[in-house]
Amino acid sequence: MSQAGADGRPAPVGRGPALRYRQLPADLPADDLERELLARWAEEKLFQRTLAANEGRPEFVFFEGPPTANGRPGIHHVFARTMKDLFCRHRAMRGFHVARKAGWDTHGLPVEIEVEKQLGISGKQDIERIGVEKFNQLCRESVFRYREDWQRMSERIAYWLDYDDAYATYTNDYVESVWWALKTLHERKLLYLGHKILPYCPRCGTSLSSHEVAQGYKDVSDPSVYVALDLVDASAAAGAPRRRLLVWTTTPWTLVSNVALAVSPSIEYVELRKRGGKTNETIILAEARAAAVLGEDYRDRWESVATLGGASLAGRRYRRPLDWVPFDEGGGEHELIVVESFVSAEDGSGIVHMAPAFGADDYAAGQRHGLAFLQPVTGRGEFAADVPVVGGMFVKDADAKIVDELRARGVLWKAGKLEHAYPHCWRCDTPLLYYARTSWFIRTSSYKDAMLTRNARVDWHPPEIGEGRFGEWLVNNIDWAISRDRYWGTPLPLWVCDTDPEHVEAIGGYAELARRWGSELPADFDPHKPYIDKYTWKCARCEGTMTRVSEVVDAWFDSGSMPFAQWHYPFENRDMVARYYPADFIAEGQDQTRGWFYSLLAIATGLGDALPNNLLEHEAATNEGVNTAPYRAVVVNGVLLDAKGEKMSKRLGNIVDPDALLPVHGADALRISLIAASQVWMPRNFDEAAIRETAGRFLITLKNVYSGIFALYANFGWEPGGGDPAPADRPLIDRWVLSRLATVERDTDALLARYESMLALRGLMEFFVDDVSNWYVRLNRHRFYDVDAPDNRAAFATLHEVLAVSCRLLAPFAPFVSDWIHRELTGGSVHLSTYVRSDSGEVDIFLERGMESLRKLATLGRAAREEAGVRVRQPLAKMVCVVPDAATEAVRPLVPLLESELNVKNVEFVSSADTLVRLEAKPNFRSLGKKFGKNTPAAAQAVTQLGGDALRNFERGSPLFISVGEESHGLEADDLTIIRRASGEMVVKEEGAYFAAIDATVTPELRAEGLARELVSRVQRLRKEAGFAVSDRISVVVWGDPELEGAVEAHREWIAEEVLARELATGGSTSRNAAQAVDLDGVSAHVALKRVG
RNA sequence: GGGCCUGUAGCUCAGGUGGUUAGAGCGCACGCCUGAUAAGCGUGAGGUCCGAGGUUCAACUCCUCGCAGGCCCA
Repeated sequence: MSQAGADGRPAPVGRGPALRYRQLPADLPADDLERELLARWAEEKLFQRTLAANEGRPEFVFFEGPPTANGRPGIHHVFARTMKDLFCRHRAMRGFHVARKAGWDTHGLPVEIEVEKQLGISGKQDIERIGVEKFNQLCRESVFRYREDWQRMSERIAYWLDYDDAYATYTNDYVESVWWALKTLHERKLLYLGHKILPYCPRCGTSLSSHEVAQGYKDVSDPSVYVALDLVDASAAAGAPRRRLLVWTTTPWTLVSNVALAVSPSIEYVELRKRGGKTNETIILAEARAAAVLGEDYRDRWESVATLGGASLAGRRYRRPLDWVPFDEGGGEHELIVVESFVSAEDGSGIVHMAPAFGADDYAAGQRHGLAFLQPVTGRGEFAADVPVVGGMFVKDADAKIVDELRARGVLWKAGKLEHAYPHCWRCDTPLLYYARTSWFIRTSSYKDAMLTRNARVDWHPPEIGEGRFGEWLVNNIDWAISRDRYWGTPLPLWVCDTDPEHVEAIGGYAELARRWGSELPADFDPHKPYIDKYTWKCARCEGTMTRVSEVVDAWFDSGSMPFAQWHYPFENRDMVARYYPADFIAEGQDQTRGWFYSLLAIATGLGDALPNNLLEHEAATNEGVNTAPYRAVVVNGVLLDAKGEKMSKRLGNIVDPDALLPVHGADALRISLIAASQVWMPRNFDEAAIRETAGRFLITLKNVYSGIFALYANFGWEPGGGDPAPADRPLIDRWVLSRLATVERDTDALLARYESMLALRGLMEFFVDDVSNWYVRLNRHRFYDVDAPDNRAAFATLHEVLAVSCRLLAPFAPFVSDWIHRELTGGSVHLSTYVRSDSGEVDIFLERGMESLRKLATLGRAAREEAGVRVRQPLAKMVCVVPDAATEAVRPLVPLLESELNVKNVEFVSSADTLVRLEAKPNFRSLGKKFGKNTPAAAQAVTQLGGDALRNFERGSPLFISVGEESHGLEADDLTIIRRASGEMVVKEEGAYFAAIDATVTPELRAEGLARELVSRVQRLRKEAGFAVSDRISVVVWGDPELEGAVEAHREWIAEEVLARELATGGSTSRNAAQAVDLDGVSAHVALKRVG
């Protein structure tokens, strides 16, 4: 047949010197394979070709959420990018045109901080000293540096993006589009100047972002002060009781700015009078807090005068504790009790002191109720000099004096200390103040309902993020503070008159700027600070000068503008936005819920019909152009923790660097393990060892089946062609695996269409390992050893199809190895093929079910053999099986597989009529429950006790009744499962309705046959050890135990054929080559062999 | 403090419109195979489905309250 190759295996006889199918060695490092393919893809411009192939077909629109280029990418970015790539690839293979424009988020505080670190400076004063021009230049350069790292990582993991046409948020074009959006919002009266409470470091003179604040919580001891404030009742008669409200605070210094009290609508308040007290005085507080504030035994000392709902206190007046800061005329309501839902009865008195200048809740309540705004504190955290008593003092230091003053005024109820976590500046350790700052806002709360409507149409994965985390948050939407008092960002395009700040002008583009300014912009125009601030002009409405406000725009506004700004809309590419808006799909991490997911929605909703395809139904005259959110479907991936469940952070040094992982495992394995590990939105612990466990094993199996079975033997002369039997003419097991293939193809595609990546991949891997490798290939290995027989051609054709289609299904998950193998099999790239075959072949459910039953019997049979202590190589005469009636017909044609798998001569099925079968009934609770309700357990018990005759009759159609107490119901087929239990002298294993009984009797004939098999096995091993080629002919002599010699005589022909022996002799000689003492199942003998001819 | 999520075998995780005996991989034990071999296969042991109440004929699944962890927001 062939000559031996250098490795002892036969050499292939393919056309010419090249192998028809290249081997894929299991030990070839994945890194080498993947880099080889990356080079090939680049050379072929494969990504561009996949796009061109679907040009003109329906669009599947994807938005790339731009990564912030302020640091090197980590493993969690690999995860997010894998998800994006996965679904884009699937849709592309599904025939959609999937444009994938890359993008970079390049502005904002993270970039500034990175540059500050690099310069070894900290704080705004330092930046001003260096100069904004230079600082911003460094920011721009910093962004470039990290872009390269990102691009390299993305390409290495096969995240296909169009980097040549990437957008970057700092470019002039991008900034201009953002300006247009801001101007559009301004025209729609959605932009205004207001206050926002921000955590603020008085020493550094700057606000801190939330992640900075989160780093600085420390446990400190603060005052815990209760004051009692008089309820003011103008209509009360003289001599009416003095009624006082108990109010709690841990920041006494804010009492100076107190303008209101808040109560809860859902808390019961109680009015108490001191028992035996001489004065006509009462106090009011939450009933639930009375014991905590007044002592557990307060009822002994206080009597209840009345209970009050929070609502009944609303609108009442009280007297503030300190009157140092005067109220302006018309400056808003003050000393008013309001109702607020944030008030809780968890701590304090259930009555909350409000200082709108110093708390976010307070501020929001101030807005809702039109409260006065008292701000006696300077930017340095000190009381203004003209404030009595504490003027000029740092606010926290003023607490003690203020408590003294309260005591002196008789409003102090009690003062203590409280240990709690309070935020401090992470740079200088100064306690932070929540401090009102002016800021520009987008009036998002005015179109909250529209955002909710749009959000309701989004297909969220998982849904609870859309409904819960995001949706709930939208319900409580507050206006978006978009200005930042920083340097590196899109400059806020608002010019304000220095004479009358009401004269505000928004500039929506560079041409407009030039018109206002009065001449052409320079060729090297840069809209960034500090250059932009030089552009001023005379106010159109008065004699003043229009000067740009100093702030830049929140970088989230930049990224949320990408749907149109990436195209420089509306200045260019109107057609592109019409084509690529909105997105069909986006995917980002959970941390983007309130980041990009929100900024996209808030901006798009605010812009409304200024964007194409962006109207809600009721706004649009026709259904054309009606759309939802800027994205139709979102896949949210969860956070990645380290192997121990700790958050990855630079501080802990447990960040996993993809650059260290990829060369070891390869991108395919990494991608597979990330997708298959768990549902994408679950937080997961990243364990490097798990990559090998899950992905590695699967990939090795794939390579082994391709290289070790298919390629190795197909190279002896098989190739797809007319000589292959049609699928319908192939053996049953081939038809079975092709049916499974079609089922898996259909399921995988449908799951990916629903963004169920984990289920899709797990199903695919399970199919390949279990059905293809462990069953189809294992049972059919012999058919691959010789290409010529028609059955064997069928096997090659079948496996070829299975492998090629599996590669296609796998391509979105593991784009490298799937492409490598697919090219070998078909000559074409997997990425240019279609995900689902146009003719997927027949799914034969009957056959699949039958095989399932058969494999169950095989498992039981093996277990029975093991229990009987008879190894599989020892043939046995008989196995008796029982399967549920419904499965019998499906299993029967497959029985030869079972006989050979279990090495038994004869598999029999027993039916109800057989005497060695006992019938038993198992109740089906689900259906019995419907009939018997409460009596279900008793009915089930009665079913269990039904006798064999009754069941046999029931099977033949006789009615069967069950009575429980007064109730009697006829049974139907669904109500019970009839089980056949084999009996007799056999080893029985059972599972559910399946039984397998093995007759473990080893007759002398079976014993001889078993020994013959043992011998064959041993000779094969000796051949290999002796270094013979697979095709070498040999001569064999066996001597020793007469039982063995007898077995050899009895099976001489078969043995000789199996081991390719020209001679097979028994007895005698001791002078042979390679003679070896062997023990065959307890029989000792000698075997000698030598190569002949 | 609030919102959302999670808690299932030693580990990593599936699953379940409430219904007979809750699954997989890894690990472990035992065994097989040796023509996929720096591979492969089988069999088995292993679970109060976080806890406590409740609804129900029936709860791992639904409800309530806890406990623990995570994320986001204060």
